[in-house]
Amino acid sequence: MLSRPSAPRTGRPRSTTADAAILAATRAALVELGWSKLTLGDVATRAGVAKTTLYRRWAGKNELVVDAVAELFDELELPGSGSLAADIEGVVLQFAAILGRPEAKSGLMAVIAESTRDEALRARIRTSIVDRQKRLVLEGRARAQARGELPPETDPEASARTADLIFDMVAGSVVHRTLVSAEPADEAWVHSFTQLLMQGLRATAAS
Amino acid sequence: MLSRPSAPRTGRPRSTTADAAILAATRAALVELGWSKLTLGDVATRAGVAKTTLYRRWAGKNELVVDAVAELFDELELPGSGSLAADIEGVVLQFAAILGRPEAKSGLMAVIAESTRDEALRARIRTSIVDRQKRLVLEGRARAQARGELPPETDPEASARTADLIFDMVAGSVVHRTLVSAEPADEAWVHSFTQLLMQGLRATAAS
Amino acid sequence: MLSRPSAPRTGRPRSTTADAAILAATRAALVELGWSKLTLGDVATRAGVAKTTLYRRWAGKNELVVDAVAELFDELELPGSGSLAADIEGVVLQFAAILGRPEAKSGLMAVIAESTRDEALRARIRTSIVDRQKRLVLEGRARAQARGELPPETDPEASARTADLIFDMVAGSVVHRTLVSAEPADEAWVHSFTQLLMQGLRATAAS
Amino acid sequence: MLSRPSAPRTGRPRSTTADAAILAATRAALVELGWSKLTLGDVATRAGVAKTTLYRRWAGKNELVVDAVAELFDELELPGSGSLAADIEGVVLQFAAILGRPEAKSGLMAVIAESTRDEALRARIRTSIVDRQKRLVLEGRARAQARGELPPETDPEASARTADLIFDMVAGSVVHRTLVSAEPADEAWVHSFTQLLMQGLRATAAS
DNA sequence: CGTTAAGCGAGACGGTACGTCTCGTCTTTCC
DNA sequence: GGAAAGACGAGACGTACCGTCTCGCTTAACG
Repeated sequence: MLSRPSAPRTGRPRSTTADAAILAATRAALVELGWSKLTLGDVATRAGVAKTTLYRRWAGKNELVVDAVAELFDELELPGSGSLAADIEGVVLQFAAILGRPEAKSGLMAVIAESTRDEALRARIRTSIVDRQKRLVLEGRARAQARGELPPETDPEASARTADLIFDMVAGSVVHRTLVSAEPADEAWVHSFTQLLMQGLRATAAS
Repeated sequence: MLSRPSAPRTGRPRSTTADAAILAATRAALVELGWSKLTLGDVATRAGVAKTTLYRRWAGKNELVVDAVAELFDELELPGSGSLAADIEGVVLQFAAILGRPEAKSGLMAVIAESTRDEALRARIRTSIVDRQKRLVLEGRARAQARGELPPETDPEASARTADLIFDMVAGSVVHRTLVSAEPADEAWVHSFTQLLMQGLRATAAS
Repeated sequence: MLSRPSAPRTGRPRSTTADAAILAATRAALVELGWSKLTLGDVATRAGVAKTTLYRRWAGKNELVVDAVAELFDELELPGSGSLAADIEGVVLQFAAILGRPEAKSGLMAVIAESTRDEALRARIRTSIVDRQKRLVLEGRARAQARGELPPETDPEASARTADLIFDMVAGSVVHRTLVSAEPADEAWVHSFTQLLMQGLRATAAS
Repeated sequence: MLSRPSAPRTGRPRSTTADAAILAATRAALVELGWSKLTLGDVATRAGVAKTTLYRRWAGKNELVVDAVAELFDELELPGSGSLAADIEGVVLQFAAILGRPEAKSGLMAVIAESTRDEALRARIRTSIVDRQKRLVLEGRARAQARGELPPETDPEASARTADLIFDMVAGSVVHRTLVSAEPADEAWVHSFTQLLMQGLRATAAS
């Protein structure tokens, strides 16, 4: 009846502070060294922890970095500004700010690259990062519909498809602007982007 | 008009066939092993070449992979279909097809991740991949303007900004759909995406 | 009376069998390949040990070979034959027999050559090989003096000088005969050599 | 009219100065780097010569070093001092002086070590160095016999054996003193050594 | 309140790849 | 055809991390 069937009853319990220390050390190492020069031995040393402790909790570098990076995106939130355009602009700016931090840059793209050859890793990324933030799209649209800015959904499947499309466009465009074009996703750019997206949404919704 | 002004006159010249063999071997290794398990020693062996030959021509794994991946994108071309929407759909489908190949997936994201900590690498990516393909946006727009689908440009700076924005949106969205969401950028998705983008472009151009 | 005062208390202890296996593998490699073609990677493989284990215990090829060769000379012993001449002949024959073995030949001269440019290596050779065998000279002389074959020492400094001289002459002559002249240090040669040396010792002692 | 019967008639003749430059460069490299860190590429550079030129004239590092070192010993000569003891002391001092030079130390022992596994190299050493200097023993003995210090030879075979023995003792002892014991073969040591050797020779000759 | 069992630090272990160095050969052009 | 120049295939170098494996200690829950 227990939710965790393999709960260990005996033995010394795992240190409760170690996890946070390790994730923080991982982010610090990402900032200093970047993903490819980050080593688990170094992370362990920074966290004041033995390498074995680290391997007991994460399968490897990729899983560790996913968890370390995922925490960064949890601070995203809808501004609740009263208009869809402003909501989008607000979230995109927050997203761009996070992507500007070196621990996010370095780590996120690397684990995405790794995930192209590791199905379990891709699933972990979706669970920990992507799906968790997709709430912003859903909530933003719901508010816009409540305000009458967008028509209500009729087909739930089409609704999900559109949400996914918007999420891919928003996240993808900002990432590309920031990491590939390597130009700042500043207010001017975010405004242009939002304008184009909004016009498209409105026109599409109208048809 | 010499491409290499400082051509050495003496000594044995570099093998002219080795470069192509090495880049092909790199792509083969990317397919089989992915970026993180690709080793330069293995690439050299596959190419039938000594490791020193490889290091004589590329500074490291990143530079090599950039060159190997860049060649993949050179096959992109505008369909010349007669309408902007069809042109966009055509190019996006081609782009998605290339991104679906494992050598592109694995290599491209990895070098972008690496480039977040290596300015020279980022420049190489821009030169070899990004700027080279930006031609598609420029040419597509020019054709659309010639056909009267889009108004002619007045401000050259705004024109460049818009081209960059569109490029970031197209490339970023397809990459995100393919690699992060890990869902196929098939005809249905490409059509929805193109519709949204086109509506936005038309509405923006109208205002 | 602990030999290593700073014994580490923590961590996995070093394998106790590895040292002997490595030294034996080193001697086997010396026999097969000689010093200049001996590689540490090959020694590690022969010993069933990782290269890192080898480097953790020895600074390099030279130190390793010194230790491997030093063990060979530990089997030397005074015959206790009852006369100085017979003792000398006995030891010289044993020494020549060891020097005839390829692992000794190849290794000993090479590390001596290397030691001309490495003070620490020279010290290691003296400690591990030279000084350790000088006991034979001292003990042989002491026995001869006890038997009345040689007069007792009066000046301790002159005594040490003479012991060094004899050691250089014995070791040097046998090495030169064996390795440079490359002729066997057989019984006939050893007998002639011993005669000449004995005559010189007696005459010098008499004066 | 050419002195060399197989003189090449066509093409560019070999540079006559290159050989001397290469041997000098070899000695300079021995002084700076020692045998084990000396590389043929470096020697070629120092001599202002291409690596191919070097390989055209010597089979490898060992042969080159033998030739470079052999020249050093050609300056040895009998002092012609009028007594056997003084002749021996004189030659031994000269020999010790040469062995004290780093290019001799480093090179000589190394090629001897190499020669333990290379019959052709050993022959080259004997021809170029050992046998060439054995003249000193023969000439010194002949002069001593002419002066009546030593009895004339009767058995030519025994005569050769004794000359070899003395050569091994002289060369071996000085080498061991200098390189293994690493103490200076100064006048005091040479005097003691010569005394011991002379006494032995006289006593042996008398019996 | 002592047993027990997992967690912990430390660090050695067998591996693998790194990027560099030197080898001895080969292939150019110049003389 | 010799020489300088330098690229070539080969392979060892010594280092850095990998992920695993002892070790000798905590440190808590259970009995």
